[in-house]
Amino acid sequence: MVRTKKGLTDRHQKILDFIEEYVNKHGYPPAIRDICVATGISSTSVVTYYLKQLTEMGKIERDEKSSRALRLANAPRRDLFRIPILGPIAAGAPIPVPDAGATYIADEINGVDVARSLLPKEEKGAQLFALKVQGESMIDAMINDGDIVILKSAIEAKNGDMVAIWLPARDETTLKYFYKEKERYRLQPANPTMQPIYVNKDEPLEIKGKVMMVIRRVDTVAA
Amino acid sequence: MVRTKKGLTDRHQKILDFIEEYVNKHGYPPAIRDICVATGISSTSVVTYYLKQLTEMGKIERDEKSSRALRLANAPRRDLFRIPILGPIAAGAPIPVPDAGATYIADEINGVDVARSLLPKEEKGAQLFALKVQGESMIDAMINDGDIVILKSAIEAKNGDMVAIWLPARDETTLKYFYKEKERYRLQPANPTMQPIYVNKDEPLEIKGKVMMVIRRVDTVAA
DNA sequence: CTTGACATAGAACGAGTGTTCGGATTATAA
DNA sequence: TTATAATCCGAACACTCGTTCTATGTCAAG
Repeated sequence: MVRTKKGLTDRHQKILDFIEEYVNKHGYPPAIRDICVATGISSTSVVTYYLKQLTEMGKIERDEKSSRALRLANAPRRDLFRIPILGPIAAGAPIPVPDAGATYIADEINGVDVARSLLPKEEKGAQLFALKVQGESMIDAMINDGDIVILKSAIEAKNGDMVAIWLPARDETTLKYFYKEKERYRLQPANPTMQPIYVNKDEPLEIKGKVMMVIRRVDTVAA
Repeated sequence: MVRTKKGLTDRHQKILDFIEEYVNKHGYPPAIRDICVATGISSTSVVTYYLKQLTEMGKIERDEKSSRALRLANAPRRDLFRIPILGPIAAGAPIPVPDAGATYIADEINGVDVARSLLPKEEKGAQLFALKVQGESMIDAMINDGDIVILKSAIEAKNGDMVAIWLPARDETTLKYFYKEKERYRLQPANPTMQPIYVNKDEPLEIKGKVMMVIRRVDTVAA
């Protein structure tokens, strides 16, 4: 091997972007020659060449021998994020966090669909994960048993961010508004009638993610 | 005119259904011959014939001379419900409810997108509306200022349903779990640490809708 | 410089696909 | 029944489109 294989080059990304844009605009995928024009590639064979690579990378799926028969993989719906639910979150247990290497299978059972329009425009969805609240220990955060919390991976926070925090010294997980004060951190409950807790700066404090959204499905089934 | 023009015949509907199904399954639209097979039409010309009609009816859109270049018109994002936000909801004000006759313009500003997968399978979306909570008077329902409550129009409720209730005698709006008891209604807060309120059966009580979901967007902007 | 993987180009081919046209069939109003 | 519009069929045709093959260019390691 004289030259090592690269990952996603500009060309790859440009093609992927164009496919997404084209589908959004037309409602159906582009033909290979459309991709030629859009990317400035002058030969259909080159596009074929890249499409084959993208297929092998798992970025797109193709049904051969048929025109326009390609689709973006893991893009079930362009208007939705399907966010993996990594596990339960409870006051007494550490927070499950995404593993850098792993990919998560987020089907309808262990994932949650969130409309893109509900999240910030720039949000790409890659660092989002969800946790299902277990028990009633998050009531001070106005979060109930069974609620789903959407988080974005983070290890630090700005003042005013609502974050998921693991306090190793106390064996405690908590969701609070985060404020850095002179000698301590102030962790403010969302419920304005409740009092903040204070953590001295020498006490370990692990921020696991920023809370982006809370979704509560009210089961009318449960009597 | 010997034979009057019908609207949508079985054939038309069958073709539309198949296109939708095919797009869902494959991620791109079917070729004319695919439609032939699916509908039992033995000639491509007949499909062309119907596609032309469907185009004229505005049911589909086509870009001619190109394969698979068709899409369902007004395809309202089959995976999303866009639910109109009718107004604010507060403890001291009546609940805005949908007007039977009116249609609501639910754009991204005064509407909220909710993934179909988050609602019951049978849900059609027609009777859904949303309200934005104003103030902190719903804290007993674990609902905060700014939360969005998704409701389904209803004027009665089963035990255990969470409902939006207007109590005319008290000039009070509230969100509670609803239980009918012997001589009274018990309205139970979602927060298990809080006490229920009781309403005698002779006191007027208007159920406006069942709560289906609560969505909280955590603004990290607000410091 | 040579080598070999990676990248690009162009052209030719054949299968996929939409269109068109003549003609047959069916249903319904008169 | 008859006339007419609606519907349907099959085949032919032309264009679209994906594939394949050959040739050339680029770049970095040996």
